[in-house]
Amino acid sequence: MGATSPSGLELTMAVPGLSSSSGSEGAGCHNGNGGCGGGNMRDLDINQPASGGEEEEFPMGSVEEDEEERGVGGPHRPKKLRLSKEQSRLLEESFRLNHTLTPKQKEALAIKLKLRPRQVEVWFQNRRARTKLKQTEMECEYLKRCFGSLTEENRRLQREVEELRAMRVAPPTVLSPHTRQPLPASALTMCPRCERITATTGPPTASRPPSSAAASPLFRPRRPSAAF
DNA sequence: CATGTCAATTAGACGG
DNA sequence: CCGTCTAATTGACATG
Repeated sequence: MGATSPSGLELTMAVPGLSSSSGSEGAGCHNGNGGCGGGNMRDLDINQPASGGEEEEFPMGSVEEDEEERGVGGPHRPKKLRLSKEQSRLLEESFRLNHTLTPKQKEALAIKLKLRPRQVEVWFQNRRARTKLKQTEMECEYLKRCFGSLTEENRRLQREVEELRAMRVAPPTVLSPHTRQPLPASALTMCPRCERITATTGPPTASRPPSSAAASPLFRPRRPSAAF
């Protein structure tokens, strides 16, 4: 897939009313949490920013308390890293500026946050995924609304079609002003302006194309419908 | 081939 | 206990 920098990957579907606020909210906003991936986890002491140092206050006791020690037998899992509010804030901030990082930026950010570059990388990766998911959801909502209004319009047009069909099936009897006899339907036409049935003047043309319907203001130039 | 990104998935932390 | 959030892993693919 688009492995290349998705700098332009952001779905840019102009969803009216929906500003693709990249994240801003949710996401890591309120500190992250995180975890050691699957149980496999090769001894990567997460939490340990390269130099075993301690650092930010980790809200939860998740502070890297040397997992090693308690490794006593049990299937103990390494504690899951939980980013501090400050770490999350800085990550969000740089994400706003750029959704991808150059190796240099990654390194610098990692140092600044006292995290491993890999962790910064993973954070951005997950953040991009969250953003994309959110946009997809918004897009989905938008399309649902579109579907709804189109369905509504379709219903309306179907009704119009029915009405017009009814008019053609049983045209009103119009008497000839001269003979006082009912005129044949083929001699009638619909005035596109006032939408009234009027008698055609002149020689009755045998085959009259149903152009009158197409000319009716009721018909929007949507697409040529096969029917009528 | 090394590197980077992404999609899919796993699993810990946490709140209700 | 279950659902949600999200850190982290894995595998596939793209690119230079």
